[in-house]
Order: sequence, then C-alpha cells, then structure tokens
Amino acid sequence: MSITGDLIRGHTDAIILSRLLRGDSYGYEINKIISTISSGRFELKEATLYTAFKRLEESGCIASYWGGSGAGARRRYYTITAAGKDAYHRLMTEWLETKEIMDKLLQMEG
Amino acid sequence: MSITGDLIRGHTDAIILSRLLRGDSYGYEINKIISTISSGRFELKEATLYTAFKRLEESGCIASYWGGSGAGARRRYYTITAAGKDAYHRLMTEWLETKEIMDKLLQMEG
DNA sequence: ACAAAGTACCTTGACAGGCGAGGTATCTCA
DNA sequence: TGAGATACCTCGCCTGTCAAGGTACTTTGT
Repeated sequence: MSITGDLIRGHTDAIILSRLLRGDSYGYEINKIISTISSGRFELKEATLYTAFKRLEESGCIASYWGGSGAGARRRYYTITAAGKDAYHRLMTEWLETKEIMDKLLQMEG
Repeated sequence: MSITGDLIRGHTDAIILSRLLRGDSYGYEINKIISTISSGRFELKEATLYTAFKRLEESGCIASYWGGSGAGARRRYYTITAAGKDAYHRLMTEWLETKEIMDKLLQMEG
C-alpha cells in the first residue's frame, strides 16, 4: 500500500520542513529521501512537492537560491527560515495531537 | 488547538465506520460522541458528516433507515455493512501505516 | 400562548491541496 | 545518437471540508 492523496494532505509541509531542518536541500533530493525513508510506501508527487515549495516560500517558511548542480540540471536549494522552524514545531504538535485523538476515535474498545 | 480541515481529511470515513462498528447510530449522536471522546478538540462539521454518510452509503459501506426519535426531530439511523467492515479494516491498516511512516519522516533525528 | 433553545436533518457553493499530464533543459554512458 | 538519470516547472481537474443557509419537531420557561 502507498500513502497518498488525502492521507498526506496537510502533512506535506511538515515533512518538507522537517527535512530542511537538517540542512539545505533541493526538490529532487527531498523526494528521493522521503521515498527511501518510507521504503517507497510514501509517494510525494512532483507537482505536489513544487506547489508546496511555492506555498512555503510565499508564507515565509523557506527561502531559496540557485546552487551548483552535481550531475544533471541546475538545482534550486531551499533553506528553512525562523518562521519555518516555528511552523514546523506547530505542525509537529498538531501531528502528535492528531495521532492521539485518532487512536482514541478509531480504537474498537471504549 | 482543534483538529480540522486537512488534518482529518481522509479519516472521517474511518472514524464514522469505527463508531458504527459498536452499533447503529445517527448523525447527531455520532457528532456528539466524537466531540466527547476528543474532549472537544476534534470537530467534525455537520456538512462534512452528512456528505460522508452519503458517500459511504453510495459505496455500500453503510445502510440507513428512519428510526423513532427520542426527543426532537426524526432520526436517520445508519448500520455498517459487511463491505463497511472490510473498509474499516483497510482504513485502520492505512492509518497505522501512515502513523508509522509519518513518525519516521517527521522525527528530527535519522 | 409564545419564545428560545435543544434535537435532528439536509443542500449549495466556494475553496484548497493533491496530482495526472505535459513541458523544458542538462549530463552521462553505451 | 539516443536512452536514462538528474532537475525543474505549470495547467487544470478532482475531491473532501465547511460556512452559510434552510427545514421541522419537542421541551422548557415565562
């Protein structure tokens, strides 16, 4: 099974920010890493990724700059801003609370 | 903080089905129970609820019948079908996997 | 008798995020 | 020279959430 669509909706920003927290990166790489970490079960589509970048940049959570390419086309690198770090913490808290509540709501007993 | 919008997107069906697994119920009651269980932190809006009922009935996961009202207007009761139980188990598995992967993706270490 | 509040259901239209499909450009290797 | 990997981007559709609005019945207080 792969996690897509509505299951990741509202989580893409958090995932991207959490990646950028470890250092600057670019779209293609972030996508690969997400795929690797999730053993291919989580698919973040390109269109989704780039719209998320745009959204995050417009809201001041990330900033970008053109960087050198290793092999292939030029890369646009992204950095997380202070506002982005705040957003990450907020989204993390939200995720923890969502998890807790969902587990309560979905359990068969109670 | 309250859990709404994109955070619950894709989970409403699972929540409703999990409720109906314990016995027939109706919209208003399900809403109240969800609110109680989540200590008011989870809001399932009426419009969302009724669209979900419609969707679930159309896909054969639930069936409905008009039942007697206790106090107030008439109630439409919902029952979970065999297909609905299957769907519930599938959605539960999906939720468990989403949780696992999200935790991996969001953690600051690794 | 009348109003307010609680119970209970339903629809419409707007909005936002995911994503399929398509496009561009560079580099490597056979 | 052509396939495949790297790397970016946009347009338009689809779907689920929800604000806003509506209907109708019962209870309770004045």
